[in-house]
Amino acid sequence: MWAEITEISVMTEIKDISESEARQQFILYWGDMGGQWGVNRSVAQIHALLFLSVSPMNAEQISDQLGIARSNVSNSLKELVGWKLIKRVPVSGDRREHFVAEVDVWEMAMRIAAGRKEREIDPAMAALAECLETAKTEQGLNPVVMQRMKEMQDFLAIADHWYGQMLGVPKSKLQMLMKMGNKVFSMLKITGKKSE
Amino acid sequence: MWAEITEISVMTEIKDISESEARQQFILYWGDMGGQWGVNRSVAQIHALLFLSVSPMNAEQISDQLGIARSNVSNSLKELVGWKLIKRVPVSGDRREHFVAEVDVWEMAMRIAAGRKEREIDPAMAALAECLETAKTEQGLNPVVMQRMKEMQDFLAIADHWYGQMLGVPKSKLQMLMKMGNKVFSMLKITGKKSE
DNA sequence: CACTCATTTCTGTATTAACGGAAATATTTT
DNA sequence: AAAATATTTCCGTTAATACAGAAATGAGTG
Repeated sequence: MWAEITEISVMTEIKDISESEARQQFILYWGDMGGQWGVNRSVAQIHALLFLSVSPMNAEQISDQLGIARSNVSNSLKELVGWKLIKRVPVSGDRREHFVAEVDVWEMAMRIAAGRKEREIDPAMAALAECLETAKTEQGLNPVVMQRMKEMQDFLAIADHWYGQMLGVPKSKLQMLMKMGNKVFSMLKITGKKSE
Repeated sequence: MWAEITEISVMTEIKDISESEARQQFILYWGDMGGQWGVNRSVAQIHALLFLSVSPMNAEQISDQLGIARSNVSNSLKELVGWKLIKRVPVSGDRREHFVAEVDVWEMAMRIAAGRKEREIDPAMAALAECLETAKTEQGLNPVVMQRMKEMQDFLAIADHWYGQMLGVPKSKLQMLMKMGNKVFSMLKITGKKSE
C-alpha cells in the first residue's frame, strides 16, 4: 500500500516526458542513437522532443519534460541552433525564448550534411594541407608517403566539392532525384564489375 | 649541454614515429581528427600509420612506433578489420600477423560509407519501426506526432536505399561522376530557388 | 533605478570511454 | 607433447566528457 504510493510519487517526480508512450520511446531512442553517432544524449533528446512538439517550447518546459538541468538545456539549445536544426521563435505575451525544430526531414538532413561538411571535411583538408607543406620541405622522404597524402588530398577536394554541389540543389529536385534512385543508378551499375 | 643530451634521450624514449616529420604530423592529425568525428585516437592513428606504410606491419611494430599498448593495438586492429579498412596479410617466414591498409582512397571512402550505413542508418530504422509500432497501438495520440515519425521513417528508407545504390556503383564510374560534379548538378540547380 | 525573471557561464562531480598491463588462451615449432 | 612465442581477454587506472547546481550576467518591467 505504501509501496504503491511511493512509486507513484517517484514516477511523477521523475517527470512526465510521457503523455504518450510512443513519444517517450522515440525521444529515448533518438537520444541513445545520438550517443552512438557522436551527438550527446541531451542534445539529441531535446531535438527529438522539439521535433515531435506541435507548439514552441521554452527552456524550462524542456528541462521539466526531460528531467535534465536547466543549464544543460541552455547549452544544448545553443548547439542545436548552431546546427540550424531548431530556431528561436517569439511567443506573444511571453518574454521567454521559445524554440521550434525544423520539421521538414529533408531540410533537416541537409542541415546536418552541411554541418558535417563544415566540421569534418573542412578541418581535415586544412590539416592535410599542412602535412603536405611539411612534406615538401623534407628531403629523403619516401615518395610513396608523399603520393598517398596527395591522393588523400585530391579525394577530399573532390568529395568536398561534390558535397557542396549537392547541398546547393533545391530540396524538391533532390527529393525527386533520390526517390528515383533505382533508375538513376542502374545505368551506371551495369558497366564494369564492382572491383574496378 | 646537459640539457641537450637529456632532450635527445627523452625523444628517443618517447618513440620514433618519426623518421619523417610529415609522416608523424599526418598520424597525429589523423588521430586527432578521428577523435573529432567519433573514432578513437588509437584506431585512427594506426590506420594512418598503415595507410602511409609501404610494407605490411605486425602488431608489435605498430605498438612500438606509436607507443601504445600491445593490447590496445590488438583491439584497434580488430576494429579496423571490421571496417575493412585494413586486412591481414601473410608474410613469408614470419608467423606473426601482418596488416596492410586499403590504400585506394576511393575504396576507403566506400568502405567507410558502407560501415556508416550499417552502423547508423540501419539501427535508426529499426528503432523507428519500433516506435511506430507502439504509436499504432496508442489511441488518443496526437496525429502530428504520428505524422512526423512516419515522415522520418520514409526519409530514412529513401536515404538508405539511395545510399545502398550508390555503394553498388563501380568505383571508376563513381569517380567519374563525382569529378564531373559541376556539370551533373548545374542542371538540377537552375530550376527553383533554394527555399523550395 | 531597483526588482524580478530569464539565460548563460562557471565549477565541481559523476559517468563513460580509452588505455595500459597482466593473465589467459591459442598457435607454431621442435 | 612441451616450450616458446603470438594474440586476446580481462580488469584496474586514467583521462575525457556530460551533467547538475550555483553564481553571475543580462533583459524587461514597475
